[in-house]
Amino acid sequence: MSGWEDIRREVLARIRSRAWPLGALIPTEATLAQEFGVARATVNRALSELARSGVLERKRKAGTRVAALPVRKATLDIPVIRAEVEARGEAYSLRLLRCNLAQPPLPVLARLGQDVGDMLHVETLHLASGRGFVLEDRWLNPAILPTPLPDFAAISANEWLVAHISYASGDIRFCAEAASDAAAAALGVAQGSAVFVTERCTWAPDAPITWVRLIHAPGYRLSTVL
Amino acid sequence: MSGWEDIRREVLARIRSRAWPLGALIPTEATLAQEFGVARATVNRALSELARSGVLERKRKAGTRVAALPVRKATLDIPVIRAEVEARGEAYSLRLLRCNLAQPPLPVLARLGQDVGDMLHVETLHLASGRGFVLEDRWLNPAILPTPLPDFAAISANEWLVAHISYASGDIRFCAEAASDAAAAALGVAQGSAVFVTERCTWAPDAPITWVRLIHAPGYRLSTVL
DNA sequence: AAGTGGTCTAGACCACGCA
DNA sequence: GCGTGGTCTAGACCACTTC
Repeated sequence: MSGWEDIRREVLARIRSRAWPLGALIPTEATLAQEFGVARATVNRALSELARSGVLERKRKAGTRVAALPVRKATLDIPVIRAEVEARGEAYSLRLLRCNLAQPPLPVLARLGQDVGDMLHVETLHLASGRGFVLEDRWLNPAILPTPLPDFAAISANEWLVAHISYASGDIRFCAEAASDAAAAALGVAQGSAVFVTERCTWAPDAPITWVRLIHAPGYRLSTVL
Repeated sequence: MSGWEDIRREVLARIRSRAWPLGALIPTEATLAQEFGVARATVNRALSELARSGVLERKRKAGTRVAALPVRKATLDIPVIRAEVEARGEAYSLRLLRCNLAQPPLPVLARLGQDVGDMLHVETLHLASGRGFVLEDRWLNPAILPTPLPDFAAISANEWLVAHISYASGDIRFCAEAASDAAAAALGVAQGSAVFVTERCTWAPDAPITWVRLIHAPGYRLSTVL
C-alpha cells in the first residue's frame, strides 16, 4: 500500500478535494517522501507521471504546482491500416490506383520543407470487407526506396514503411473536409460528403521520407480514453 | 554520455539499422546494463520509455522484443477552448445560447450509461475575434452542480468544470460530419459544410458528470508530433 | 547562492508468466 | 521452478532556475 500508484492516487485525491487548490504549490518531493514514508524516488515517479498527464507542472527550484488551466493529455494509438481493419473483424484488401514518379504539388513540398525533385506518387484504396475504408494519397522520397521498387500492390506503402524505415519522426494532423469528386468516387460515397482526413509527414534525420493523406470513409471515428 | 536518453537513442539506432530486427527479442536489462556500463535501472528507464511509445513490447519472463507491427502512440494536448483561442492570438468571447433542465436524448444517455433524470442542457457558442469558433452542446449532471448555478454566460461550462470538478476520467472521440442547419447557422457557415466534431464523456468515480459535443468551425485542425 | 526536481547507482524484493 | 521485467530504497550528484 505505498507504491507509486498509491501515491499518485492520494495526490490526485488531494487535488480533487481542493486540499491542494488549482495553481497552488504542493510540498517538495523530500517532504512528501517523509510524510508517506517512502523513498524520494517513489514520490518522484508518482509526481512525474502526473506531470506527464498534465495535472501538475514541475520546475526545478520553483517546485511543483497543480496546473491552473489543465491541458489534458490524451494518447492516441495509430495502427497501420491493415491492423485497424482486422481489429474490426473485417477482411483487409487493397487496390493500387497509381504509382509513378512526378513533381509533388507545392503544398506537399511546403510541408516537407525540402525539394528532392521528383517523388514517387502512390495512391492506394484500402478496403474493409470489399468496401472502401481509406483512400491513401502518398508521396515518397525515392532516395529511401530500394531498386527494384517494393510491390505496393502486394504490401501497402504504409506497411512497407513501418517494416523498413521504422521509427522515424514526424507530425500528424486531423481535420474534416468535404470529399473531392475523385475521393468520393473511390470510396463510393456521395460527392461532398464530410470525411475525416489524416495528414502525416515523416522525416529521416537528414531527408524527408514521405507525406501522406488518408481520407477515411464517412463514419470513421478516432477515439481514446482520457 | 550514458544517461537513459543516450541508451534510448542507441537502442533506437540498433532497431533502425536492423541489428535488432522487427519482432526479435533483445538482450535482457541486466545484459544491456553490463554492456553499457550503467545500472539496470537506467536501462529500465530507457526501455520503458520505448515501450510506452510503442517501439518495444515488454513482458515479464518473456523478455523485450521489437514491436513487429508498431502501433505509433501520439500524445494530444486538449486545452480549454479559451486557451486555444488565445494561443492563436485572437480575442475570446462566448454566447450562451441555452441553459435549461431537460431529459437528455437517448444517444447521450447511452454514452453516459446511467439515467440520472433531467440534466442541465447548456449550449454555448465560443467566438474567436467575434467569429464562430466552436459550438458546444453540453449535458450536465445537476447533482454535481452547486446552487445557485454557476453563471455559464460569464465562464464557459468547459472552464468551470476544469476548475471545480478537475481531473475526472472519461473518453473522447473525433469525427467528421456535415453541419446541421442549426450548427451551420450558429457558426455562420454553409449548411452541410464538413465540420470537425469532438465528443467527450466524463465520469466521477460514482456518477456521470457531463457529455459534450464540440462542433468546430471549418478549417479546424488537430495536430501533434509523433 | 541555494533549493528544487532529474537522474544515476547498487542492491533488493516481488509479480508475472513461461516451462 | 525460475527468469524476466517492475518497483522500491538510500544515498549521491547534477542541472536548472529563481533569488
